[in-house]
Amino acid sequence: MLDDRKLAVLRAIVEDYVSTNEPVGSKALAERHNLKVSPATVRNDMAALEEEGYITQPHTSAGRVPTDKGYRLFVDRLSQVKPLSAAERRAIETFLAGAVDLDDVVTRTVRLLAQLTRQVAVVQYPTLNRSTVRHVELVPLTDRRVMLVLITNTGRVEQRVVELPEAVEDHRIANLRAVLNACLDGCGLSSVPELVADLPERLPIEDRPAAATILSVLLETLVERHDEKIVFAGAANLAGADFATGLRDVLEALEEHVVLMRLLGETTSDTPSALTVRIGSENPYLRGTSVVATGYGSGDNQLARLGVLGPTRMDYPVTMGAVRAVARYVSQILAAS
Amino acid sequence: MLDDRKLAVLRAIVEDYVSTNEPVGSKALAERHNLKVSPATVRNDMAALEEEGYITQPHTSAGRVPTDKGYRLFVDRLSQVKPLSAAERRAIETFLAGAVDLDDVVTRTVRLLAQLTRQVAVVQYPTLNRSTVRHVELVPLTDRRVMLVLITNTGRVEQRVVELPEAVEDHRIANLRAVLNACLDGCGLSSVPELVADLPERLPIEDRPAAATILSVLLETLVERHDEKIVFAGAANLAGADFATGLRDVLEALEEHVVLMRLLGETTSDTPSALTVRIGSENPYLRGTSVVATGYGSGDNQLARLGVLGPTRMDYPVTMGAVRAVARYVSQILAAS
DNA sequence: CTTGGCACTCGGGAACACAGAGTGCTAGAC
DNA sequence: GTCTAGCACTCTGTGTTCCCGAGTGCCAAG
Repeated sequence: MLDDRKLAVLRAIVEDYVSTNEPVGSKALAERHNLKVSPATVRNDMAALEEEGYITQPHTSAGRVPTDKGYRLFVDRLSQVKPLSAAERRAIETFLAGAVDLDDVVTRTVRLLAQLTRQVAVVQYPTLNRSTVRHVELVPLTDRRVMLVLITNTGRVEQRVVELPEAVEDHRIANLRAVLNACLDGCGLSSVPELVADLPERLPIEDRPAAATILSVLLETLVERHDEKIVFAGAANLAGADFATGLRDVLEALEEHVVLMRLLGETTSDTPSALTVRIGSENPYLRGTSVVATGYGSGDNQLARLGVLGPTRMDYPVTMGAVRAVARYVSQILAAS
Repeated sequence: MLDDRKLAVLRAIVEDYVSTNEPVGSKALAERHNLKVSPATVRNDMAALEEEGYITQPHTSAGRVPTDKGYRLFVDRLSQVKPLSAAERRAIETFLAGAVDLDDVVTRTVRLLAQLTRQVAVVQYPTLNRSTVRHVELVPLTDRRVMLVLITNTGRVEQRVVELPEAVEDHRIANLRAVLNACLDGCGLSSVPELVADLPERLPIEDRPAAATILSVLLETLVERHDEKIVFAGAANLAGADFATGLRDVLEALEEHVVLMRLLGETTSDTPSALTVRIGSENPYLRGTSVVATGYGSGDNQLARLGVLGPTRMDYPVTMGAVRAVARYVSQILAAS
């Protein structure tokens, strides 16, 4: 059905269209890529490709433009991920190495990725899922309020102010803190709920109401912050591109964390570091855009996802190379800290 | 020079232009606002206003459009800040009241303001300047690394991992923590540097290298985070409007914290809660946009600034009302917590 | 000072022609 | 059977012209 030459034609169409942003015609194509055949032959192949739905023409007698299906074939079979230049790799390394804490790592990563790809970059904070508790701190504020601070091994810090149902003396808070840390230190966050389930019962009865309140806030924090936090950068790169769905929708999606999460997608458990490419209508919500994403994280724990979002007409090989490289470097950084 | 009627004409021009986004002509103006005079008279007044530089015409024989100078006069003398409706006030109150921590307060505030004004909202985090230390926590990670956590009375938490020059036993860390807290608890952040200046000398000599390292990181944190953190929301509202300077520049400015800070401006120390309006060319950097901002914060401490950024053609009375109201409510919330 | 009248200007839309790029098709060459 | 060359056809985009109408500035009269 599709012989090698037809595939070569499709590849050429995608490449030309991506670089020029204009429908590509048979003549220009035969010239620019030395296909060794005449424009007429290319036209025949194009007709076949259009028949199969890989390309389309905006109007009769204009050049051809790849369809989502065409891009899909290109990404799957016709292109190779393009590695970064040595200079780019060095730049990544030095830029990321300067980060001082987790917030900084994430901020730098997202900016870096935006700059590298000239698209909108999106980075999800490492989820608490596979993190472990490093320390729980209770700071008495007044006799009826304490600040709960949870520190994880990924360097993440969550804090909440807890209103107690009754006044509690400081030394009892200190005791509770000691019990909590003894119980939770080093444990995975996902196992926290069961670990603390019977904890109130092991306390003196007068401490139980306060403990229950604090624990409920703690559990709430774990659930809420589960995988909600996500940041983006490079919105300015949207200014040039034109989206099928309109710029406004894209900007709105970027500020809706829920939508953004769905776009980044789930990390498939079997091959967590694989690149995910969703093209145009394959995306939920924003069907005029493409998303290139991957999981990242330290060691074999895939903790979160990052990627870029751009117009369907995107340089996939370069984008995929940048996403993959950044994911690797940031994973290294996280593993080292 | 400018009698009452001319001012009324200017006001009418601004109002009409803001609502219709089309140059406003003498005839329509005389009809819509019952000025009791004929279009010809209005034309004479317009000629005078144009002579003075308050309005201009895009091309010969089109209607008139306010200049930056015209908007300035309108804001200063011809308009009144428009208070919010009762429903809006209730919505603000309930929305902000649900915030669980400082991050949440800021996030909710910026979103709220963006939604209310249909512009881009910008909120600076309360600076550490006038905050006080609530608690300093040192968590040993390994024998050569500790996590430094600084908690302020505004609910803000800063954390850093500190690499120690030599291995230090846990009980020494605990001792150092106790000393630090005894020294700093309740003190203003700005007084921290002098308070800790002689601290190493009061410690056993073997603890001094570690203490010095930790203190230098602590001081660094105070300086770096001084007033850097700033967030925005509502970029989608830019999609419709057109900017003299181009959408791209605006989006870029939003991601440059330094530029954003400059746009929000300084809180003038004498009247900190006054509304600042910068119109078009009055702005540094982004001269095609207007910024309405004000200081906010708890009590008489003006801690930070918030505001909105939009096209010069903006409904100033409504925007100013929303900014002022949100600043008041968020100040209340902060004071209460 | 205000008003009505009037000539003038200019932008924007409609109608139109046209060049150019691209196509599909068919007949001939390898 | 596959590729190529030629040719007629179909579009879009652009430039031109024309005209309408909104809006103006100016002037003379109330």
